[in-house]
Amino acid sequence: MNYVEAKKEFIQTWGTLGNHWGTNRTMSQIHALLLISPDALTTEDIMNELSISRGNTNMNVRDLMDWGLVHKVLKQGERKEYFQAEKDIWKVATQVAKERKKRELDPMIKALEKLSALEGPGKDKKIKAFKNVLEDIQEVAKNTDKTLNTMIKAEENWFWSQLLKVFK
Amino acid sequence: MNYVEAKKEFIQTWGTLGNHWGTNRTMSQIHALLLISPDALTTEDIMNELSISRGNTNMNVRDLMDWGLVHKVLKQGERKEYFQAEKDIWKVATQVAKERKKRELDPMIKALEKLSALEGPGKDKKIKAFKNVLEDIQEVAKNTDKTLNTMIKAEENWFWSQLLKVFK
DNA sequence: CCAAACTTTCAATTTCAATTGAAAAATAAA
DNA sequence: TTTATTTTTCAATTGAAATTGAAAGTTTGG
Repeated sequence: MNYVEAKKEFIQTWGTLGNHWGTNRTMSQIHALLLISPDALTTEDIMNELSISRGNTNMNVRDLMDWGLVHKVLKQGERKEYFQAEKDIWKVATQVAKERKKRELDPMIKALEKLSALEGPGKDKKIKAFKNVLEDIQEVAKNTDKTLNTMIKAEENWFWSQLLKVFK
Repeated sequence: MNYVEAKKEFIQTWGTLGNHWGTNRTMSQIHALLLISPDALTTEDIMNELSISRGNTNMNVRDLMDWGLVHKVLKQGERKEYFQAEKDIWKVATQVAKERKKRELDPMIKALEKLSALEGPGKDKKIKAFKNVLEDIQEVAKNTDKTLNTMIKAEENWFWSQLLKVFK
């Protein structure tokens, strides 16, 4: 397998996986493309490489920036915007964990709180079962939340400590 | 909010969340319904409660069984199949982690192995960048794999030790 | 073996999200 | 200010996945 084939396959694979992470296929394909590009790319480059429309490219690049996975790069004397992926994969993983927590876990915890607040003492079998499930889920959710927070904080500390080393 | 409303909302919420877990909306709604039902339900019960077709119910219940989240229950002298959700939420969480690992992480690791095996020594900037990314991702993926395995095993041990207690 | 009870399959349809592309808006140079 | 370049928006379209429902398949009691 040569570079061109491997690249194609990598983009394909990463795109499929993206579905599972909460990012859509195209978004992950753009991410993959930028990850393996040594240099920053323009919207046009991305359109051509992936054969997708300008609108699609624009929206998904913006989403990638919202996720903190891609950054805008401005070049001296050029008007076009260039895009560059965050290359530190640990940072990518942390970033994804952070965003997913924000988008999935946090809303779930809120929804559960709302639901469990609004039920009086249950005599009925059904109500008892319902309240039990709510409590149990809340327990798991809060534990997960704590664990993720710890991981994210650890990773952030590590990042800053690495950064400090550069200036020491 | 009364029981009926809370139930509706819980099913709704769980369904929305399901999208993020790799299970589809209906599948998670059925799961939610079974989670809060003190007793096992039939296909008909599920159809009526959620206003969905027989075919849809059947397929999604089967998927839930594939995920290990729901079990078939046979009742004395009854011909119908009843369905019951796994109620231990920690077990549910473990099960989901296990399945997602199988469906997402494992294929990714395989794909990466295939890709990184098939590249000779790279002189080109592009090829170097590509190989770097592959290596880094593999590192993260393998770490994640190890962590998940540890968690799953820990949970399984805990489960069996709990079970043993019952018979002691 | 037959018929009733129940489950599974699958082609056709519906639904919803992703995508397009052209027009509008923004930005910067002349 | 005008013009040229680039980005953003969004109504219309496309495409993929979910859903239906009726027909086919399976199982069990008589």
